[in-house]
Amino acid sequence: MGQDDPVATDIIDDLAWRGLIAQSTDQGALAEHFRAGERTLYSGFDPTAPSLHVGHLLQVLTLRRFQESGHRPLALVGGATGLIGDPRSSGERQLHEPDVVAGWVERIRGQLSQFLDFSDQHQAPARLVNNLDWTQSLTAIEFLRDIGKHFSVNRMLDREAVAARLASTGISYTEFSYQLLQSHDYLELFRRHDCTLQIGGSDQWGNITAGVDLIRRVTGRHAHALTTPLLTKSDGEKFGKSEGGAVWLDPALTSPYAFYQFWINTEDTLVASLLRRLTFRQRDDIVAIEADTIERPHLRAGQRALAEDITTLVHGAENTARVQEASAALFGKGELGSLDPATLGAALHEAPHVSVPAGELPPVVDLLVATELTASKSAARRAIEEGGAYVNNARVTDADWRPTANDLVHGRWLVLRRGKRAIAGVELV
RNA sequence: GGCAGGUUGCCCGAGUGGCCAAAGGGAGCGGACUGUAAAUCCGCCGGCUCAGCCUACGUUGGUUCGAACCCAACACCUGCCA
Repeated sequence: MGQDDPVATDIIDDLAWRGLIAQSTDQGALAEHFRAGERTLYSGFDPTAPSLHVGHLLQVLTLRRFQESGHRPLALVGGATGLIGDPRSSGERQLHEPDVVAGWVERIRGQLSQFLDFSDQHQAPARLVNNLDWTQSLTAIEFLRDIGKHFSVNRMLDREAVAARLASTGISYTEFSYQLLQSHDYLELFRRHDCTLQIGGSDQWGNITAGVDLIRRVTGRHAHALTTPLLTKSDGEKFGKSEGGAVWLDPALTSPYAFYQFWINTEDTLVASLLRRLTFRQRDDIVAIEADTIERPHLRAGQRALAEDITTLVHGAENTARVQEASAALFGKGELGSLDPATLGAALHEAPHVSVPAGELPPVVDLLVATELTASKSAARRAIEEGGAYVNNARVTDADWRPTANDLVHGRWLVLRRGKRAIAGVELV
């Protein structure tokens, strides 16, 4: 769909089918607006870390869906808002130094650009914008008179995160002001680029509609808002955390192998909704996979499709093929020794691995710590006592055990495993 | 500015002089089951040179043979009053 006859696809319909609409301003009017012609929309990404994570991915991919159906996406990097911080209910944020934030802005710009089409060849090329461009020259007096005057503190206090903070740790004026900055962004993009829709996670609803209100007060014109449901796990917990913390898009922070494994381990009940929300598969394809997952869950076709598609989007086809092969080798049923040395070596190089010098091998406990399979020696001992540590698929029973040259696979490898799915390699060099 | 209450491990939360590395719950981890899933049951859940030692209950100092627990000052939070 899409490419040949850009505006023919009903994007709002598609988003609804995919479960990507949590809230929106008048959905009928919104659908009509996007059916009537090429539109410009935006989503903002604040540089609060050196990389985007999987939660951000949903927004970028939604922008992409709009672009594929013929609309123009703006990806905003919050060079200004990132210096302030959107209030979160847990407590006041630690401010980051401006040069640190500036560095993150650059990295995030690079990440955003891989998901959208910026070429002039595209009939609706994407653009990257930075709110620092229109914020840094703004004086305090201008800001208070031109923007602040349109906001009612009474209404701002209703916002969930703000109310939570008032009821708990309090909130600084700095963070309280965040909503004004984001609203101002929408107004600026409305003026500069005729941007008439802002999208974001459902926690952004208040900020987005505040922008809609500001645009109406200042220009008398109507803009739209649309939020996507936040990704959550079946127990309502935050989605996108793995053992090590957040799942980042930057391969230096989360390796393609770990990234692929994260999706492969998706629980059954979530596969269908994630396939809809995060992949670009066609409806009948997704419906077929959903049916297959119910009939033959042990094959985990949904998880495989999900992991393959998303890893390809983020890390490219070549990396995906590599980590798929590695996963197949490491999680295969066969003997490790029967894998040929090249395959085993390649697989372990995708997984976390460490090198040890030839000679006497360190105790298992040290190897478990060195590969970060366990966080400390105590944890390593514990894992062994619990029967949860394996070397070359054989359970380790003695916490003081130390592998010898005889234990090496192909004379140079040890395959360490903690539990069912955490695998790491040790290479003798 | 005054008065009162609070600050405990990743989170919530009990503990008010020794039996406290600290109840209970959640999260997380492992085992069994299975499918690199969920649910369930069982176990673990600060660190180390691991029958012992070290670090830890907002910060600093003090009382005591001994303090998360008592005292003082400071910081921050909450509530009431002004």
